[in-house]
Amino acid sequence: MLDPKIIRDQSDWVRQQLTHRHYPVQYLDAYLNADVVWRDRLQDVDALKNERNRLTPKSKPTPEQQASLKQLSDTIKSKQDELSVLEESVKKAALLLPNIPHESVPIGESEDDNIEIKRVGDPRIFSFEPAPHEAIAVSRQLIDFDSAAKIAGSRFSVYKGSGAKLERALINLMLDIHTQDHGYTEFIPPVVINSASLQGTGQLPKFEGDLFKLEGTDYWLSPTAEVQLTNLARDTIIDEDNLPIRMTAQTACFRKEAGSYGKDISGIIRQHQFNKIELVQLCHPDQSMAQLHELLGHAERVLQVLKLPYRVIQLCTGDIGFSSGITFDIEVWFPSQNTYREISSCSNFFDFQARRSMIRYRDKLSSKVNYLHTINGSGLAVGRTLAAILENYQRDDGSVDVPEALIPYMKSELL
RNA sequence: GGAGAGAUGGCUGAGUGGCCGAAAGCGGCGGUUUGCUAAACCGUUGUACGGAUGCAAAUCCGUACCGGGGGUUCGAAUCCCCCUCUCUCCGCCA
Repeated sequence: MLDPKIIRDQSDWVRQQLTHRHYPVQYLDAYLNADVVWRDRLQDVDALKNERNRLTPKSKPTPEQQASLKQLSDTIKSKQDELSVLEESVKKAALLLPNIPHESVPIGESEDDNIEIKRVGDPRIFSFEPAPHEAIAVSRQLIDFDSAAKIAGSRFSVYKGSGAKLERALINLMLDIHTQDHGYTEFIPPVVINSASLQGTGQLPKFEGDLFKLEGTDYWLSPTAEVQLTNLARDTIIDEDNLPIRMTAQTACFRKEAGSYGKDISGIIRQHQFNKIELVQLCHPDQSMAQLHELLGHAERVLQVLKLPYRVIQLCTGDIGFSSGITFDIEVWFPSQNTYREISSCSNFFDFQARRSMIRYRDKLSSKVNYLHTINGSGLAVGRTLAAILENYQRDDGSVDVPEALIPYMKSELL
């Protein structure tokens, strides 16, 4: 949710910023028009209510007073009904407005205009043709795609034996890094969540089609623990002294991946269910940009520990997500595809989610409340990390070296 | 699944039709006292939305808000209905 005052007072600027992210501007105009009408009527109704409050006596009124007040009340009631409809439409329109990109975000049309910030680690030179991760996973009996298709469907996977253990080892390694070295508190939240939570972080109402819904209920399967962790703070006021609040969770994430037909159909890059370690921070507004870069470093650290080559890119205005004000993606090297693939996305939402979710902090000096900033990132997507390990650590005999950092968790050196 | 109790401000907790935006306490903020800290004492302290003034910090005006929604009434935290959630007991169960 954007600050209504900014939309009104600087509508031309807002219009331009939203154009940069290909936002259909007629939605903004719809909002502005609804807002004007609503405020106009609001003043009328408030004036009538004021009259009623002034005229209503403190004790039992005369019959004549009662009669005229009754008439006034009835008038208010019907005008209030009209006003409520208008207010509802303003709120609905406001929920469809995306975040305004931060001024430092490069203007661009699509992912082709994203900017590479840096590359870390040199891709290994192979003396043989590197196999794709799914071939390795199948031949080493780490993942059983056929069984997954049988018990669920396509875009699911069954991890087995060392494959399941590797997934678990990665989860433990990542959570240990973030809780022990980076100061995050670990959570295990529900993966079944309600629509208020999804509206709070911005998945609803606009992206209903990307989500699994439990039939006949208000329950959904969470697409990311960002939703659960951020909503832990919904409708709360946090003392400034307690900021930043750092939360992490490993959860299964569920996405319909509608509209991605033909994309990444083999392997575990794009699944309906996948594990992800999420990092969420609640920040003081003055600190959020610095914290975002720190959080990005927390995610990078996992790849450094695993000695996987990666790069960091900054998303352009045409590619950042609906709720995000600025996003950096981390992409890990996939030798079989000769390319980097997304493994983490780190964003600053500024006060966008905090406004939707009513997450505020109390300023120490003024003791006023104000919206805080939310930032989050993956740290990391577990399945994609596992896939990257299979590819980057494969040997010419088809086996896979266990990365040094995982040996204590795996208690073996070879897959 | 059955029976009962409850939901009030940052927190605890009074309040059964008008004197209630709401007692009291805690916490917060300001002050007095003090070498400093603590204690004590005094004062102050809700949020959202709209409007006005101001460069702004802010100030003033209005409206609403006692879990959510609807109803009764001239007037609702208070009475009625529906929903959600929490707690207790019973049943069932990983």
